[in-house]
Amino acid sequence: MGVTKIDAYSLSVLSLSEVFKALGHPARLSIVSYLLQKGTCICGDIVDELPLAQASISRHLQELKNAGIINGQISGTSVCYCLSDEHLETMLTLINSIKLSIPKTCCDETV
Amino acid sequence: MGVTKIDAYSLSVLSLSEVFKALGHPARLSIVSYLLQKGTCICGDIVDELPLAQASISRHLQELKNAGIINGQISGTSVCYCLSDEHLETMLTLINSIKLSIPKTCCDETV
DNA sequence: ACTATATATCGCAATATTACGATTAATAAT
DNA sequence: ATTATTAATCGTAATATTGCGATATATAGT
Repeated sequence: MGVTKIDAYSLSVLSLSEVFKALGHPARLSIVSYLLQKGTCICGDIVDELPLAQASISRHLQELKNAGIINGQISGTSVCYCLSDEHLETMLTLINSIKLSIPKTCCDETV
Repeated sequence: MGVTKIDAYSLSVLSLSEVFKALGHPARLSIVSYLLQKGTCICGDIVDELPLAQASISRHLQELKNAGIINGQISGTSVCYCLSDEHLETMLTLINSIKLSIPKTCCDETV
């Protein structure tokens, strides 16, 4: 994140921005999209799906897990990942709030 | 974004991940939060609110604008920013889809 | 015990992000 | 015309992210 002054923000802002950040990478969004279609995945499924090395996919899965977007369950030699609902409500609330707060007569022209 | 292989993803995934990425920084999320409370802002308002230099705030505002999250309208020597609804529906759809697709009996244990 | 399978982690290089001071640009006020 | 005021942009340093190969760990099958 560059040299971000993280001590300048509230914990709730920091934690919510982490969730958005986790979805803010095309590989991770693709993983979420895969889970929406298939329900679950193991690391190897995504390795077959995206042109990234296994190590890279594993790192992205960890980041999604750290952000509370997916859960992982050990199953034999593999790990079964699926979507989690942690933080989703918070994100929905924020985005809905933005939607509701947009007035019709402000900033019609852009700069 | 490091050495991301952007040519490996569809345009829709790339564009949506850009929107999430824009909200994935505490300063930019704070700006959105300010706009939710006040409706509009000029750059100087945020300079008073966050412990960042004017140049840094201006850059964050540009990134929010590039992502289609805010609009800016020139008003005298200042620029009036407000929330936009571009992309919000897409984000809502995605997050709602995640919410709906979460099964109750998968990945109860985490790894 | 040995081998195969699956995932996570380490170390590194390339690139992106963040933040700042200094400068520029553009309008407003005197 | 000159001077404020406001915001955007440039150049740069510090730090974070991304991706890879190599390696480690851990379970399953023979």
